[in-house]
Amino acid sequence: MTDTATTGRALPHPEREQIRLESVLHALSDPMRLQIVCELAAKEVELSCSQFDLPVTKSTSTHHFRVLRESGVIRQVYRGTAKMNGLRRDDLEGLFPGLLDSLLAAADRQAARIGDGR
Amino acid sequence: MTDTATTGRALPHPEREQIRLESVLHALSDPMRLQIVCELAAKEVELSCSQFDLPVTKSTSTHHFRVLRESGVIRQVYRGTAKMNGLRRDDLEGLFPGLLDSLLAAADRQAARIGDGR
DNA sequence: CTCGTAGTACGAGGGGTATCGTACGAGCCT
DNA sequence: AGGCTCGTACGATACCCCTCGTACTACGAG
Repeated sequence: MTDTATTGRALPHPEREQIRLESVLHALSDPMRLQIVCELAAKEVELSCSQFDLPVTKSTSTHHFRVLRESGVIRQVYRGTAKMNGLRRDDLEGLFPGLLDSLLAAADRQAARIGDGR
Repeated sequence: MTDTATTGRALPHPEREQIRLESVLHALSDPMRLQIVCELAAKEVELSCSQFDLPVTKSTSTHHFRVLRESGVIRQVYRGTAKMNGLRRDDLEGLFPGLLDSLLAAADRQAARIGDGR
């Protein structure tokens, strides 16, 4: 009915105060999840799970997105059959100022380093 | 012989270029290791393993220090029977500018938040 | 040399996790 | 309604990791 109708039931997210640094770091310590977060940050818009071209099956993909959500890194919302994913920039910035940007920059840097065969 | 004699055999460390962001994040995603790194950063000097008051046995302690070393977060050197630990600030800063400081600040912030019962 | 201290090596136990396959549910489109 | 697509749930498998205990090595002090 509304413009950006979010159908379906809601998904459990940790409150901002419940986000633990260790959990965030653990979530990002997996290459697959780090890549997801990088793409999400680069595109700057919410993306559905299926828009990521991950080299794993759907089940595994679901698993990784859940880890990211439960650690507080991303926010997930149903829109029709699609599940939209967005970075929790504000919450992370409020809790750990500058951390997300440093992490994204570090990931980009490493990707460039590897990409150039260095 | 030299002034700060480092006796014993050398320990394997990853070269700067071999340090992987994922490994660093994984190393720091353990509360015990994060605490170690925080203390190391706060003291600003090399510390022997036994100077940390960790709530685990010696074996476990050894394990955590090794993970930190092998991921490139710390540098370890024998000095007599003691093993001195130092943060690899320069290498990490060269690879991932600003990341270490953001991480340490985040850890401090979270510790303060928890310490104040918030 | 003997003893004590610092740390290691190795193996075991217990829990977590990354992956998959298959079967299922929830919305859209015709 | 029927079918399609997106994502979930569940179990299985294999691996990794935190922890410990015990036995061991390396170095320094007396």
